[in-house]
Amino acid sequence: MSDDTDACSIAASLGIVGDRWTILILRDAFRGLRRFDEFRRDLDIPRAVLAERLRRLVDHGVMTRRAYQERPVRHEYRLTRMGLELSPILVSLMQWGDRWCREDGPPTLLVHADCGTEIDLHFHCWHCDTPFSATDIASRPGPGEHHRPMPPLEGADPEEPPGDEPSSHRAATG
Amino acid sequence: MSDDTDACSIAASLGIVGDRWTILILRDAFRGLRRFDEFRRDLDIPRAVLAERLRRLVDHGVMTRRAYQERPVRHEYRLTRMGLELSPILVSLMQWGDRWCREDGPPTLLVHADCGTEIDLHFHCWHCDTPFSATDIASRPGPGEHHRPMPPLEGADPEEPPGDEPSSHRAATG
DNA sequence: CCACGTCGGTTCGCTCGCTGAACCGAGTTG
DNA sequence: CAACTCGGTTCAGCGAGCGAACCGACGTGG
Repeated sequence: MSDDTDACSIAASLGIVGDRWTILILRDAFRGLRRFDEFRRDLDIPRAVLAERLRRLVDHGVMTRRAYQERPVRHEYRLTRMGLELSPILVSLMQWGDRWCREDGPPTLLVHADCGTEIDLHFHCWHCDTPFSATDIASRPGPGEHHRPMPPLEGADPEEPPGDEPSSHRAATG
Repeated sequence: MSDDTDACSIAASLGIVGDRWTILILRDAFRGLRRFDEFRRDLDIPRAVLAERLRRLVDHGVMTRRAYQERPVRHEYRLTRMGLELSPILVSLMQWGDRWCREDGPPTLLVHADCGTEIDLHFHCWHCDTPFSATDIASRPGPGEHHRPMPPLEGADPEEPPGDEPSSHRAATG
């Protein structure tokens, strides 16, 4: 693969979590699963693959392996802070799937635990105090090296989504 | 694979974009690349794989293929609205990589085009008017079928990130 | 006219990773 | 001591990814 890990943090992230099984394991971890066999049964994943993926996640610091009992010693896997911070990725994957991969509406809603309000993960500029969309994103060099510019973006056909309106807010093209 | 596509929109999304090359192709599309050879050279991806991935993306409605010239007829690939709405996934992958996969700081910053303010993709409850994190997420059944509950989440070791503070949504560095 | 270059692919062996199934070791249960 | 649990490892087979070659439609230059 083009190892543009240096120039692109997306490529860097994919080096750790850029694989279907890994994402599903993490999803299950967010759902509270911790044990090898829980993951294995839920995902119906080959044992060897699960073992290898968990090892990778632990090696990278995304999960920890700790004994939850001695005699016989058995281990469980938990998300670290690094792992917990993957949540926006999983949430955005879920919301995109909700929106574009089904007609019958989301099977599960995510809400703010404190108040039960549905989670809304859209771009919002705290400076302009306004929502915006992908076409309103620009890029500029960061403190790290290896910047590659991103020209202004333009979509192709503005095909309508299957179901409802984009959202209550989200102005942009509308 | 456990085809829990019905129960889980994450699995459904992964069925379309759950593959390393596909994500990198989409990243390049967001950066403005459109032609077969642009993708191929930038990613150094095998031609056959690129052709197959683009075909899949077009089949699923994420990109369109349209001729940009006749004689000889040549095609370009563009993001549809469905594709453009993948941006939160890519942005969150990028921000996670910025934060956890490098010490030297992000190579590229994404900003709101209108005002240049850095993009901040964190959870924010518009009801409580407060930011929150993964551990403050709960779930409940949605309108679709097949709900699977998510118990309250608890991380393992609250290991510190390499760089700055976690919460208090990091404003633009400047 | 013919050789060469460009662009968007397809075809072809080879290899490498995923797969399901079997096996294993430490320990508990009956 | 046989059976079961849990967390793995090992192994043969197969399919997906790989680099390289080839292809077809067209423009270019000699």
